[in-house]
Amino acid sequence: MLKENLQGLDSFAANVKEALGNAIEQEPASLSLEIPREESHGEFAVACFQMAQAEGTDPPTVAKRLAKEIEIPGVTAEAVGPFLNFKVDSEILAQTVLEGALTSKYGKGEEHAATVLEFSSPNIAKPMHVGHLRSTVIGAALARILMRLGHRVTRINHLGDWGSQFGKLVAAWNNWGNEKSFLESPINHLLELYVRFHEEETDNPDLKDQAKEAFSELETEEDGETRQLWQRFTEASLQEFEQIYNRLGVSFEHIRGESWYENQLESLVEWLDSCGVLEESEGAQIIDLTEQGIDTPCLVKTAHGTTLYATRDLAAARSRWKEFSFDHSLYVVGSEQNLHFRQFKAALSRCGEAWAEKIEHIPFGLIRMAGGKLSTREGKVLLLSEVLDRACELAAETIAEKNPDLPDRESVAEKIGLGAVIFHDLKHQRQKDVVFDWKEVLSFEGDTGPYLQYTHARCCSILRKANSPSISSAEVDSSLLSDSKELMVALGRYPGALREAGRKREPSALAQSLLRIASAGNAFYRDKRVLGCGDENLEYARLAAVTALRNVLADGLHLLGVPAPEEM
RNA sequence: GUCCCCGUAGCUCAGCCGGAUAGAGCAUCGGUUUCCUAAACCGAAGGCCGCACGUUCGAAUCGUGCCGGGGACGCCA
Repeated sequence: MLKENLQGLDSFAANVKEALGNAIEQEPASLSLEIPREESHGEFAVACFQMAQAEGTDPPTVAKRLAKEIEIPGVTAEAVGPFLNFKVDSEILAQTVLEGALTSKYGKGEEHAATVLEFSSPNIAKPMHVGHLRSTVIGAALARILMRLGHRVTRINHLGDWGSQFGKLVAAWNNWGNEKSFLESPINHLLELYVRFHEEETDNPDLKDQAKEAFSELETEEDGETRQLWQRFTEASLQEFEQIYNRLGVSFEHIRGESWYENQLESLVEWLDSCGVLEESEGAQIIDLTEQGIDTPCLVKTAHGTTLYATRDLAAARSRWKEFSFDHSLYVVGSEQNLHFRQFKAALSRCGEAWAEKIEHIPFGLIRMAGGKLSTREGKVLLLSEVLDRACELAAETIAEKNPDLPDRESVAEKIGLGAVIFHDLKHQRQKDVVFDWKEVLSFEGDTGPYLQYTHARCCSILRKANSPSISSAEVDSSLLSDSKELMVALGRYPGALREAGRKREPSALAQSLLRIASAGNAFYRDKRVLGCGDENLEYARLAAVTALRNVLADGLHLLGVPAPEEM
């Protein structure tokens, strides 16, 4: 990355590395600085044990020598025992942070890359439940983060609108479907049918055959009755999904279900065959992957001749490669599909497709209920809309209690409720399983979305009352902010957190950074009176700090998909 | 049985490209409102970082094994 693009503390880190690299004759890029735990130890540090070993002296000697030798503008090097600590000058730091955070460019990157991002991907004919929240919210945040870092992102919603489940649904409809119930509440009725199918199929083997027959029809007949049914189901589901996406502020460049690749399936299978990787096993068409270290083969066609999940994902991957020539193709899909992604990447590799390496599965942990597993088949679902509704209702109650005169109460309640749910999901590392706990999801205190929203609203309130025109960092006397280093350090680490979130595909890195910023912000305006502090220049400088704080919180919340009301 | 993920304070988690006395939030106890929103702030208490061995000057962090939890393992997606 070009040095000019570094912002906040990153720019100081680059200078430190360069000076240190010169002093010890090493490539600056190969050096890594650590962030000291203790605030008094400065903003960056290096341990001198290895250098001492190389030189045959002891670490404190090396640290002392380097502390004397190294000169960095705006940074003091200090030896503390075997450590070399670097302290950034408060005034210069404040100036740098304000220059960045008062512009809209703060945290922008230059990682020009074409990135395809598949996420959300709910199944047609089933309501969205809490499990879909993770893929949706993680994917949407990741898309915005990567865009900020310079990626050209293509968001794809890979709807589960194909497969044998639709055979089951059609069979169920033909047996028990009710037009009136469908019109009243399409997805609920379809879910009832789906559940009933699974209840009855064990005692009624004929049902299974009907389902297989129906899916087969769907895949072969162009405009049969079965296809018309499928189309109705799809449209009805999509309408319901749109409501949730609107609420969550999620959008896609393409909503393409698995069916979108339907007419590419045949040529895909032919292509696989021409690559010489297809073989028959127990009547099915498979790709053997034992040489790739995977015991289970990739199933491409069933013994009945119908396609499978992997077939459609292979077709989709190839189609996307042709269409987007991506540098990265990311899939935000639950970790239970780890094997599937290993298989289908390995299958592409076997065909000699080097771009298979650009495919990256971004797994996340399951949501489980405290009382047991969620299961669509058994009808045990926790609807996403229900979770959102309850959060928003509670937010409305909280407003009624804490700020009853707030204008536009309903809309603010919606923002807070959604913010609580979304942030709760994004603050945890995505790989970890989550036990769904109402008490936690509906909490508005502590490390929560509403806490960040509240801090943001407080800033807005101060700025509103200041009634001052836009602040220019060039006119700020930053020496007056020397006493606000904690806040400036927290804000200064924001660009780095953003890059880490992108690199690790981990929105929680950004979420955690925002929590530290909010905490520093609350301490700031607790100790430092802004309006009417008695000094015009001081007030201006503090208003600049509050503006920077408000901007960064607003920006970070926006990237995560958490609304940021100006009052609450 | 094989493979993958997780195991840090009573609870939920951060820290994990190894480094200086292991950090938050919730819950508990105590304090702060004539002062820019108390959805906040301050303080107290709370930890063989699952266990063992290994690598290293140094391990919560890396490796191996074990234990515990979750998941996956050909015609579902």
